[in-house]
Amino acid sequence: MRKGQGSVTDAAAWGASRIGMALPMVLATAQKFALAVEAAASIGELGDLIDAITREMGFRYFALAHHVDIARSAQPAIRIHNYPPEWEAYFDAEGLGRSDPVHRASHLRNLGFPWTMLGELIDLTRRDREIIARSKCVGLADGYTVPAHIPGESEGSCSFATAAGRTYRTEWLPLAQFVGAAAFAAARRLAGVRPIDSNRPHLSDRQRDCIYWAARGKSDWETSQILGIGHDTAIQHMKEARRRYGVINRTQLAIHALYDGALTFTDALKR
Amino acid sequence: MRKGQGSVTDAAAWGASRIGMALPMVLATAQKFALAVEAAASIGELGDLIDAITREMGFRYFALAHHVDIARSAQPAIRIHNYPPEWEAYFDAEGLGRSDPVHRASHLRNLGFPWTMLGELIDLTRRDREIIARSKCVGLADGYTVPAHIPGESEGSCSFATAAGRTYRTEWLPLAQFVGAAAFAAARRLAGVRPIDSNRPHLSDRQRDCIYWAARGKSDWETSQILGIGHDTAIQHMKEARRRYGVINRTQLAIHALYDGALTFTDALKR
DNA sequence: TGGCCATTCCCCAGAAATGGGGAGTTTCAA
DNA sequence: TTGAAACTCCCCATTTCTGGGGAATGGCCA
Repeated sequence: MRKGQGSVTDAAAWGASRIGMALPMVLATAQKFALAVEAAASIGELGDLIDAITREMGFRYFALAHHVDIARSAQPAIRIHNYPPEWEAYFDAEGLGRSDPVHRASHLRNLGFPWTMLGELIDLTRRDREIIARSKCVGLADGYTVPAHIPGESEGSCSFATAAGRTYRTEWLPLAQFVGAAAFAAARRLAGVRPIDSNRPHLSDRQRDCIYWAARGKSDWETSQILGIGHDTAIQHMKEARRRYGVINRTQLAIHALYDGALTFTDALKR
Repeated sequence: MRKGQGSVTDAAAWGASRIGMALPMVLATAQKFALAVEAAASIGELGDLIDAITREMGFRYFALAHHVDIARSAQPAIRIHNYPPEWEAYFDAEGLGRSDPVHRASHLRNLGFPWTMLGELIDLTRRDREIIARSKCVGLADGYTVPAHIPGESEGSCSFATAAGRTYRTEWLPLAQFVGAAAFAAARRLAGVRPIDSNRPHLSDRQRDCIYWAARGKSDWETSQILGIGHDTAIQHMKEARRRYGVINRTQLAIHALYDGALTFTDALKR
C-alpha cells in the first residue's frame, strides 16, 4: 500500500519533469494507474485501484473476470468486482460464466464495446434478454466491456458499468480500453496465471526449429529434410530439447514451447 | 478505499470535461481516431490514419500484422506498416515462417509491452538477438507492441517504433493500447473476417479426457489405466479425435485442443 | 422403430518415437 | 588458449503411435 502510493507519486513527478509541462491529466491518470497496478501486491489492493479509476472514468461498477463457471471449473479463475451481491449470486446460480451475453460478445472482439452494441454482436436469445433485464434490475444500467484474451488461457474481460440513471462519457472509452487491459494483466500476474520463470530452459535455434516443425505435425525425418540435416540430427535436437524441458514426449515439448513463447499458435497451426 | 487517489481526484481536465468544456486534446485525438478508423473504407486509408496517429504519439513507425484464420480458411493475412523496406525484405527473406521475438512475446500478453521487456517475456536465442540487432540497423530503435487476440479466430499485433536516436514518451502508451486495438479491429473488419467460427469440431467427453491425459504426456496405455477403460478404447478415442480435427498426430491434436479452448495450459501443464 | 452417436472392445502391421550409447567440427567468449 | 555450447552424425533396442479393418452395447430422438 505504502509502496503503491510511493510509486504513484514518483510516477507523477517523473512524468511531469520529463515533458516539462503539465501532462494532459487523463494520460497522467492512466499512467499513474499503470504504475500502481504494476506495483500492486495483492488482489485486494488491485481491486481498490480499479474501483478508484472506475469512478474517475464516470462509471460506478467494474467486474474483471475469467469467463468460467466458477462452481464447476477446475481452473483457478480470476474474479474481482464491485457488482451488487445479488448479481453475483444470480450469476453463479445460473452458471453464466460462459453464457453471459456480454461475455459471449467479448469472445468475438479484441476491442472494447458498449453494451448497447450487444444486439449487433450476437444473436440475443430470450434468455439473454432476461439476463440483461435482470442486470438492469440490480442496478447495472449501461456498460462497456474490454475483452482480454490470451491463446491457451480462459477467456476474460473487464467491464465497467454505470448505476441506473447515469450515463458514461464516450470520450473516456479509449482510456477504459487501457485500464481494462492493464487491470486484467495485473490480476493475471497476482493470480500467478503464467508466472515468469527465470529458470525457463534455453533452447538453441536448431532445437526450436525442430520443435516448430514437430508442432506442425512433421515427423523427425520430414523435419530433417526441411532443415537439410540428417535424420539422426533432428532426433538429437528433439532429445536435447526434451531433456531441457524435462518432458518425455513431443506433445509436452510443443505445449511447453507454446507456453513460454518459444512457439506461437500461429506457427503451430500453419498449414 | 480511495487512499492514494488524491492525486487523481484533482484532475482538472476531468472536472472540465464534466462541465462541458473542451476535451483534453489527447482524448479528442483518440476519439477522432476511433471514429475515423470505424469509417475507413480501405486498407490504404486505414494505414494513413494509423501513420498519422503514430506520429502524434511520438513514434515514427507502425506495423499491424494480422493473421487471419490461420488453421481453417485461407484468407489473406493483412500486413499494414510503414517500416523501412529493407526490414520487410529482410524479414520475408530470412523469416521462413518462424516468427520474430516481438510476435512471440505478444502471444503471451493481453497488454502492450515495450520491446525492452522482450528478454523477460521470452527466451531469446542467438537468432532472435540477430533479428533484434538487424532491426536496429534499419532504423527501428525502440518500440511498443499491442497484442490482439480473438479466440479461435485470428491473432495479431500492432507495433509502434521510434526512429534511431529517439525515445517515445511513456505517457502516451495508454493511448497506444487503444490505438493498436482499434486499428486491429478495423483491419479485421476491412479484411472481412467472418465473425463467428462455428466450425469447431465437437469432441465427445471421452475424447476430451484422452486428449487431456495425452497433453500431459501420458501414453494411450496409461490413459486407459487412468480412465479405467481398455487400451484399445483409448486408442480409438484418440483416432476419432484426430479425425475430427483433421490432424495426423497427438501433438497437433493437443495444440488444436488448446487453441480452441477444449484444453487450457493449466490442464496441460499440471504436474 | 430405425438411425445416429457415444462408448466400449478387438485384431494386425508398419511407421515413428524414445532412450541409451558415442564422436567429430565450429563458434564464441573468457 | 581453453572450454562451453551449438551443431552435426552414427549405432542399437524397445516402446508407442498410427491407420486399416470390424463389432457389440446403450441412449436419444424423430
